[in-house]
Amino acid sequence: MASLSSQPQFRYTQPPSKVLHLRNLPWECTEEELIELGKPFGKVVNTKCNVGANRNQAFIEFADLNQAIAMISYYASSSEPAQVRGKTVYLQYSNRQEIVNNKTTADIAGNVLLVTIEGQDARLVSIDVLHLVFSAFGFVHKITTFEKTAGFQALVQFSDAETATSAKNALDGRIIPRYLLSENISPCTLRITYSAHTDLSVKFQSHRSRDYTNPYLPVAPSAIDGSNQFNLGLDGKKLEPESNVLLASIENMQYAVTLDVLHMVFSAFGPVQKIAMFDKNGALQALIQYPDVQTAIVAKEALEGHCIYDGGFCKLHLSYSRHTDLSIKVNNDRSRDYTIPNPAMVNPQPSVLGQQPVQTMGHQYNGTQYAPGVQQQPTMPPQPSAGWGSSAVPPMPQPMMNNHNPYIPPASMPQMTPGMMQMPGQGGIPPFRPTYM
DNA sequence: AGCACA
Repeated sequence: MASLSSQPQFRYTQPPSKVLHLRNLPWECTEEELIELGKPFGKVVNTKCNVGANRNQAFIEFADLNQAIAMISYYASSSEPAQVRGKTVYLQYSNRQEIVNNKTTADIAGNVLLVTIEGQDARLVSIDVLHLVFSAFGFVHKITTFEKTAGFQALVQFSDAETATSAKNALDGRIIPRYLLSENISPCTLRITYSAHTDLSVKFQSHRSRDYTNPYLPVAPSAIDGSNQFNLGLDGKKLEPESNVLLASIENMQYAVTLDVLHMVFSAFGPVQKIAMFDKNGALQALIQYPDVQTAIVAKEALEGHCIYDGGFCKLHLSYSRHTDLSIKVNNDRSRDYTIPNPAMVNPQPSVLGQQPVQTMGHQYNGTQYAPGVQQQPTMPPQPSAGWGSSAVPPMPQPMMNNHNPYIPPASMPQMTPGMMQMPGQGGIPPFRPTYM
């Protein structure tokens, strides 16, 4: 007869085992949470979580069989189900007698992440896009990309395991934000584990590898001649040589764009050293100087085509300037050197020097997006919104895990990092209104 | 909501 016992995976009773199988766990359940759950019943000697296709299953191994029996028995008769983060979890004896090989290299936290980019067009994802995505969590030292049987992969090197972990926790299983990819590219999912590497060897800057700690590393010949892929963007457009100075031109300038506004907007990505504004053919342009090329790249990629004000006003167009160091003769309403101490200056910047882009998002312009018609002060332009606003942090009474990551992984899906999901208006309060006009 | 070395 086709009894239940012919389908062992659906049996209601498993023979007892020191190992318990848990299911219906929250997506990012931690080993600590599993230990907490099992602790009242005995000594948890091993755990394995995030297993199974949906990463919502786990195992707990007790030191003693009786402890496992105690836990199963307790919840079998309890009116309160076992819970993790308020979510009911279902448990039963595992059909294995022990958890095997719990810790592989992929589980041991390190400063280098192994990133697999999944998707039809995975290999069209440029190293610059990856750099942008991972820079939200801290300074990215190096990136290498390569093709393996697993698909298109990258190694991303951070300063330390903590930073790498925050990036991994936030990005694993998520897609690369759509607005970072050109429209014809299908969604790309990131799968992230730890790599055993601690320091990547990058010999050349190329379309396959970058060392951001050494921008003067020679550019690979293969990247210069012939294919010229080094200078090709995702959409195949040719890019100007990168520079630490950005040239911004402002289109549809319904509102006065002041030096302070520009400073605020561009400071979201790192310390702004100097700004010079001028008119060119009746349109406003500005040169914005960062201490390094990397910060300028991040700012350019994030801000290009976006509007300072809601409603498509003051749309930014950015290119790399030929300048590397602006000569500011005088500090006035059109030009300023922020590297010169000035007690009268508002909005001082923490001197993180591009180390932690997210850390510089501390501007509290995260409140209302002022529509052009509803200005509070008739004479004032609407409040511009700082690039990657701190408003992205979900309003959950949750302690910061560490001091340098404003990102708190949301209990439930959609957002990625501060700003990242914010910018294209995918919920929350977008710091920058993407209008793509 | 259903058993893991990739």
